[in-house]
Amino acid sequence: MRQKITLKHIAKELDISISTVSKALKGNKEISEDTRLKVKAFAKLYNYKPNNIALSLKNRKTKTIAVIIPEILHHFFAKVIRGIERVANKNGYQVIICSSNNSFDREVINFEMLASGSADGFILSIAKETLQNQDYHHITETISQGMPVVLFDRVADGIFCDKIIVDDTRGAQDAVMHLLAQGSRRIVLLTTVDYINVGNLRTQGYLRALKAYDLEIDETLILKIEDVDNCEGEILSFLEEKEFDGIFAVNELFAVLATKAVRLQNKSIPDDVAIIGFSDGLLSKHASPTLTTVSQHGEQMGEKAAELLIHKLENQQQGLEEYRTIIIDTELIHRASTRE
Amino acid sequence: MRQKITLKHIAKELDISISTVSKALKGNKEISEDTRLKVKAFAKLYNYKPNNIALSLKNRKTKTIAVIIPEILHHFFAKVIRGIERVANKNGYQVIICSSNNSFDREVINFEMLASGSADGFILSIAKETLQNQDYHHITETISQGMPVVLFDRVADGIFCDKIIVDDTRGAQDAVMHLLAQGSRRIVLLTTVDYINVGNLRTQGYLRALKAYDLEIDETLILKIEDVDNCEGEILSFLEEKEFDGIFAVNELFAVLATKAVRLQNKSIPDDVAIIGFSDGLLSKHASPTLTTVSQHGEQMGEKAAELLIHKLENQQQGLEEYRTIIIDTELIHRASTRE
DNA sequence: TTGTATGCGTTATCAG
DNA sequence: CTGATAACGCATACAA
Repeated sequence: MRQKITLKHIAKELDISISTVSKALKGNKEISEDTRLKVKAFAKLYNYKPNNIALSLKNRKTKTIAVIIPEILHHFFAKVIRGIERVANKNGYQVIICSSNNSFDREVINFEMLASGSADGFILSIAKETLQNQDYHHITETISQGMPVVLFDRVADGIFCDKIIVDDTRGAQDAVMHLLAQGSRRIVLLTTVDYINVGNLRTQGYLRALKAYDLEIDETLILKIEDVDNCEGEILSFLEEKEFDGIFAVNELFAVLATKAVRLQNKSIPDDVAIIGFSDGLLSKHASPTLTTVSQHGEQMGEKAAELLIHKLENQQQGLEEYRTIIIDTELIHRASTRE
Repeated sequence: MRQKITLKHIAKELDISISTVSKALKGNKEISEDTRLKVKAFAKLYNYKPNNIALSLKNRKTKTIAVIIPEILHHFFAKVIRGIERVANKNGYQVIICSSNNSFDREVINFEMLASGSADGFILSIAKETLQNQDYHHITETISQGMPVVLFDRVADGIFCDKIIVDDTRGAQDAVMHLLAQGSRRIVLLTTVDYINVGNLRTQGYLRALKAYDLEIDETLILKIEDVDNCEGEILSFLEEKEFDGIFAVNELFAVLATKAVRLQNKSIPDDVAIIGFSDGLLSKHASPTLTTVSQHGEQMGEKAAELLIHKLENQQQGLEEYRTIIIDTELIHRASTRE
């Protein structure tokens, strides 16, 4: 088990100075061809790799982007990460991912850990608990220390930085409009509790669509779900007692569970009940019937986020603080759970 | 935008030496109560956080574990990561995740990047392309430099290190045995090409189960799929021309697609055809019908992997190189796609 | 052409 | 009780 080799080792072995080794390795022409080749050969032989930590300390930059997401186990976030990675790698940046598991504490810990030297900037989607607490000190402080942050999807108004968001309201509205256009009139809304802003925004979209059709809001058709991980029974019994001919769900899981419930009632999809979910993931694609859904273009979001961040990173000298909010359009993916 | 604050700043501002500040902050009793409080107050006021990069350089350890997985967009890997995170965080380690996207080059880049100072050890599942190339130099070299590596799930024999594997063969065998026990005799195998070792091992399990029942292997019932991302049509047409009463698929996706194909043929599941997949993810759980499947206990794998790695990390002095391979049992989760 | 000195931020050791 | 110095690994301005 030979130790990790450093410039110092090479220098000692070759009996030259550390700086000569350093220069030789970088192909600096100051150094004689002879020495240069000798050093390079030796370095290759012993598989020398510069120590990133030392480099980061020296350069005061790490060439890494930290991504913090609420949960890895999520198709949408995975897609965003792909987009981020693509752009980051193309620009010579490394991407490291941490998950907050929707916990405020973990988010703070991860954030502060990475903020204190390990990364040059952040791409972040805020944890559920943080959104509830409305405590963003870790983020705002980091920003005020000059570290660029890009927020995506789960953002907060109180934080001043670049943001990439989905037009959730519009996406939801389009979806519900589609349900209405294809004939549904009593449309169930399966949504989350209000403090989840994406759930909230999608709920707004639902309301707007009904308004556009001059329909009255029937509150009894709206179910606000608290415990996402354990809601199958809740959805089932909710749907049992209602009269409806359409369902709009603010995420995939709700949509799939609703589909099951409807089938248990021996109603046909899409003829008796049309269903649209939000988020174009595996579930929607492979459910039976396949689900019409609102796609969020996750990769594109990731790409944009990375572009924005890298731009900030590489143009940091001028202190003009200007923040952009980019809205990514959604797209309705038509599948078998709706007519037309 | 106030700059990131360092010991030096504090020292200058308070007109004391850097080392005094450092000691005061660490609560060293050498320092007078007076100075200590003053320094701490100042540090808190300016939100001082020690620079991790500098600490890492000094301590020659980062307290971070690097996890490299072939793809994030994968329920099983996400579960493993959860397990890793739980154990790591409990032991004061940070987890950073990188994906190789199943590309050899990206795996090498990520690996070398993280190996050169950014992490203390690795937990890794080998990329598909790397498995094909059978080029593990990046891994073996790192190991030989004294950095602990734990391989999980997609491992390779040529690498000497700790390994956590699923008993894929056994899991597959149990699954197929169950199909046989509940009456299936002509069982289709949907598997991957051979160089994917998990696919291969699961195929072995299939063969063993048939052998245990003294059945002849019908090669025409075996489909080896190359392009996982684009196999719906392939599965569909393959199943069209066959006679079968059971399907074993080496992953969730194949299982779900098979389910669709079977339903298109108007055969009933599980009465005409029973189906079992591998990997207990969202798809199996929410498919219609819900799929019986082989669960791999991903979180447990992650936990074990992290435990092993941290153990190595914290007992590195003794150079006794002893490597363990831990086999995690699978479990058959019974759902609606099989009888009984 | 090569080497020396300095600094990145921190801590440990030792001297005052 | 406080501070100077060295060291972690590297790069670079400056000297020789």
